[in-house]
Amino acid sequence: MATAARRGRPRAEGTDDRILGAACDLLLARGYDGYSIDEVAQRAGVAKTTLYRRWPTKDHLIVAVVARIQDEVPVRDTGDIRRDLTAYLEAVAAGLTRMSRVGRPAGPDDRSAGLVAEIVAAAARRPDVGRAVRAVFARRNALPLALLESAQARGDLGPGARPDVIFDQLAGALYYRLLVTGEPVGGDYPARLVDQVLAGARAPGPEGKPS
Amino acid sequence: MATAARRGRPRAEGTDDRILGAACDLLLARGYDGYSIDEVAQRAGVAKTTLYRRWPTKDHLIVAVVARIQDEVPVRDTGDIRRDLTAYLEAVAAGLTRMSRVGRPAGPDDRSAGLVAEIVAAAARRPDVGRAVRAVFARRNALPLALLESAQARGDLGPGARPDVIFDQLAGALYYRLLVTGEPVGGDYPARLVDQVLAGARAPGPEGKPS
DNA sequence: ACCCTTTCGATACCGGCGTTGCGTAATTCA
DNA sequence: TGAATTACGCAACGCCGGTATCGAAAGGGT
Repeated sequence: MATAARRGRPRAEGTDDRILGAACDLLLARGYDGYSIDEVAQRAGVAKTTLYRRWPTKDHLIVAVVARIQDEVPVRDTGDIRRDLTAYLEAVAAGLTRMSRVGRPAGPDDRSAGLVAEIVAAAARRPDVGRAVRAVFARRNALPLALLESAQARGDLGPGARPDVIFDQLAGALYYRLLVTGEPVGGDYPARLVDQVLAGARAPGPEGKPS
Repeated sequence: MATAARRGRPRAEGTDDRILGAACDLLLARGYDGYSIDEVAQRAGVAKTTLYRRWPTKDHLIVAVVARIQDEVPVRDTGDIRRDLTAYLEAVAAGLTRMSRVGRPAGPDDRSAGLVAEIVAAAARRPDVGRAVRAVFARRNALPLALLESAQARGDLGPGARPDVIFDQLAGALYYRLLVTGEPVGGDYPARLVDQVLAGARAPGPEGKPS
């Protein structure tokens, strides 16, 4: 088991949870700004050194918080790849826009991506944080990727189509809008995106009906 | 004109350039870590207050630097949309991976996106930085978008295809890999991506030849 | 000439991140 | 029981981002 009775004084039970909970509360309450290590430690009733013994930097702690509050996006495989993908993307978009509003006054010009942008930047700064972030996303993307592979095995996708590239197109378009251009991803954007990814952009030749 | 002889003491000529140059040098030399406002001011031979009078935060200055060193990605419109898009994406991928190595020891596990991730996070933190970043990308994306619209006007794209969504698929997939999953975007990935975006992922029906 | 406005440099300051050192508590091993 | 080991809290520190204050300099308006 993980409780492999080590040598010295054992860590106080529930300390990790209290710290993560305090950090999560503070992030949700005041956003990335106004989220300080000192206050997290104070709220958790813990010395700052204790906190740093578990997560070496603020970035590590944030990634741990995000990995914890990451909501499971439901994936259904009904056999209708278009419908399943659309439903999945809509759920992801809803979750992302919700998380992007975290701790923000939600002004009319606010289209930021909040925590997601932070953990992406943290991943770019430190290699080990990068590994942790990639693990979070790998776990998160496993089900939709399996959905695509199942569709291909069923013959609903072209034999030359690569599920991972398809997923890049879908998720990439969503994240690109959220993180870079700041355009909205709601409304019928997921449906349009799925349609276009599945159907392709090239004009049909003389034979072969469109759509 | 921009030189609208204002009232008080004029700003020393070339100060902006010296600051931006020093910031750029420092970023290129030591990366985002080891890049401090104090040292930029010192290198530029300028007081810190002078620097803050021009760019209110470190993030603003970084965005200004990126906007300045942003290399123009060449876009050719030869009429072959597939070839032009592939060439464009390859150039973008090369530029991004180059910029992502900025100031880093380039270890084997380093797949980060460096400055791009930083400005994305900065854009998420402050609305005005977000506007500046979006302006940078809008300027950067204008030519390839025009390329897509020209192809559609020529009839090379389906009439229902939306150029902006196509661009989301292409650029999004690239940035998603760079920023989130950290997978490489070199090799034949741009070509594969363009092919799949243009052709679509759905299996062809009984009639209609593949590709 | 004289004021007004704006820039510039210098210094001090605050708060947050991350580190260090030290004394102490809890637990295992001999 | 005693030694080694690990966790914990406390206090202090250095570094950096950002702000405030002050005095001096460099221009324009009259």
